[in-house]
Amino acid sequence: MAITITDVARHAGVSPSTVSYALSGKRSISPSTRARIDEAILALGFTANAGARALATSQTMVIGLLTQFHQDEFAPAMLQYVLPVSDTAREFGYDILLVTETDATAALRRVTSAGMVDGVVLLDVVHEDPRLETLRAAAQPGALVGLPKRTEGLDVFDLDFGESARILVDHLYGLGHREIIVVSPPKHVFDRGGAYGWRFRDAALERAARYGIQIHPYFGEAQQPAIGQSMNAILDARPTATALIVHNDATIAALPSVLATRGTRVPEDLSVASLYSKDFGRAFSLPYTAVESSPDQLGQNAVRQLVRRIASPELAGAPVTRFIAPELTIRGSTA
Amino acid sequence: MAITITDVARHAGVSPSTVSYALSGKRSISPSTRARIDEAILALGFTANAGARALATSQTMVIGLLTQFHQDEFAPAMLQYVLPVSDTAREFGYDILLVTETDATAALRRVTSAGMVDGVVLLDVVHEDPRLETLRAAAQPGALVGLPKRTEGLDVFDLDFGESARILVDHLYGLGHREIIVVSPPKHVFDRGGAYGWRFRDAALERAARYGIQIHPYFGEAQQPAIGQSMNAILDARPTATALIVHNDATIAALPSVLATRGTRVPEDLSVASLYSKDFGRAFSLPYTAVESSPDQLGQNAVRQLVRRIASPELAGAPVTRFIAPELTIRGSTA
DNA sequence: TACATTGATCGAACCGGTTCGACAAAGTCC
DNA sequence: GGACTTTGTCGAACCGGTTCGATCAATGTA
Repeated sequence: MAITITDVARHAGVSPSTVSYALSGKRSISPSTRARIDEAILALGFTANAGARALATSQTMVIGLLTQFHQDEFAPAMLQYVLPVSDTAREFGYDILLVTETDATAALRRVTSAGMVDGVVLLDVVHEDPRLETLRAAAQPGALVGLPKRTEGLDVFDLDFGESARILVDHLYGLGHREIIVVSPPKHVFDRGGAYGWRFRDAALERAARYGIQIHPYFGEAQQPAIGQSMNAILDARPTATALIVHNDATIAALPSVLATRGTRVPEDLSVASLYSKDFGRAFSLPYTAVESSPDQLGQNAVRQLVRRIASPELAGAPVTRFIAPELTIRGSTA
Repeated sequence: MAITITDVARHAGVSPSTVSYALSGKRSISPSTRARIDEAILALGFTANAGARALATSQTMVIGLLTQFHQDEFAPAMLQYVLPVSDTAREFGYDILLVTETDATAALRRVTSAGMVDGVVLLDVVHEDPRLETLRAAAQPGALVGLPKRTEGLDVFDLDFGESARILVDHLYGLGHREIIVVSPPKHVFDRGGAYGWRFRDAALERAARYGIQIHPYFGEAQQPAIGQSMNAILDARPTATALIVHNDATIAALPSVLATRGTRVPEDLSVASLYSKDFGRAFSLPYTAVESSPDQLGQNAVRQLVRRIASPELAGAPVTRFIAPELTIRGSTA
């Protein structure tokens, strides 16, 4: 039914292998033959069958993207990671197989062992991620977004959360703040092993201790109305705190209305600094000074390295763990 | 390198075809042989190669999901459509190839003509969608989410936006409102051919005319701070309006803080009704009475029908255009 | 002029499954 | 007990590409 390379060969009066070589350029083809083949391809509307090509070359030109959508998580934040991965992959000629199954380990095994993908990108990697064992056993390489406990043999990309926290504390300390509230991701994120939570918090605490200033750490909530209640309780309990650092997507998104309702003015009554991406800030119109979380850079770097490793498993060198350098964007919410 | 069906056959002392039949169950296999094959599969850790199977059966067990991420659009709203499609597809044994390319028509042609997918789901279909021509020419079936001008030969799923608007107008009319502001999607959505925009607005206007009440239609904005400015201007210009209908994701998400800043109380000063999904409302903590936009149902129905059509192109019957019945959820923002 | 080299093309094997037809052994029927 | 069906298995062809080795003509070299 569909046009095959044999149809093209017949139409051009050559053998299928010649068409294949014309397509791949792996052997020289005379100009006249090439012209006839090109004409035939155009006339018949030929596109090489992906399955057949995958079988012959053991290359699918597909990258698996493994995401975990915890129902309790703030969904809008996820897309910022998915799109850059997809776009970067396409730049290199790869398509994206989106895997959202709850049983991520089984899904990973399925797509790798069936040879559906040439490599995988794991999003939202946690401290002791059960997927990593499966990934290490797979024939295909993988790239992680998120720092796990054991990185042996894996390419890892993440934001430098410790440095992010230090930058924010330094910034506020420099402005004269001596009592700061830090709102972390929800407790269940810590429990699940979302290491970015404690990497950020612990770095903030350590830095504050060095300066001899006070930090009050709290877990944030994941959803309204709990966010508003919790924030109100925290702010009421710490009336002398002059600054607030929020490391929590859902909370920062809700903060404008929470503070407006309280009548708290920023930065007059309270300095606010946070950690989120440009796009996230734009979508939620966030006016806060914040460290850029660079999901696009993370996705892009992960795919780049993955593609390199797919192309030449040996030449790509030793596995890397690379941290994105955090950058502070001043938006006037601190004083 | 990977385990093949021949390895399994050798290990079990049978021929490859017997293993294949044991796997598919298409011919009867003696219990003892079946046991040896099962044991061999387990021992060797065999998984059938997807490319080879696709080649032999011309079935990839992959569904293409074509999304359009307009940079000016409210990204967080997109995921609510992607996830249900992915989850439903997996229920039927299909994986999802996520296609986000800007040139959607070319991408659609690419994945269909290379036989990478067994069918496609098109999200965010507009009035005169250039992808439809390509889809009609493709060998694989497709299902649309969003109503285009011409539905011939296509399975189409959408919310009944006209009915949604009527329900909201009826609701407010019943509560005694006689002057209502309607905020539509941004103008560029109309220009692009997002028919849901005018289907909703025109139905609202028509209904209001029937009741002899006043409706002031406005285009909404897509981003802050334009949203806030525009909403303030609109509310200032219509001080006698007692109710507001918002058909615009970005605007409704920003509305709580806009109204809080103005000091407008809901529903005392202004009744507010809208159109959004449960999940969206939860993510943004929206307290408004609204028609449920049911992205999960749309995605699920689209995949269901697509799978049916893939399984038996003839038996699936004539193409359908099905509208989800809108349902009003009272949340107390109207009085 | 004889011989090695290069360029262009073809045939055949192969990738790893599925499926059709054949066939022997076992079971059913009269 | 012979004819007929059913059951279980195998071999071979096929799906649609890629790639290796061989062939042959044209060109370069001694």
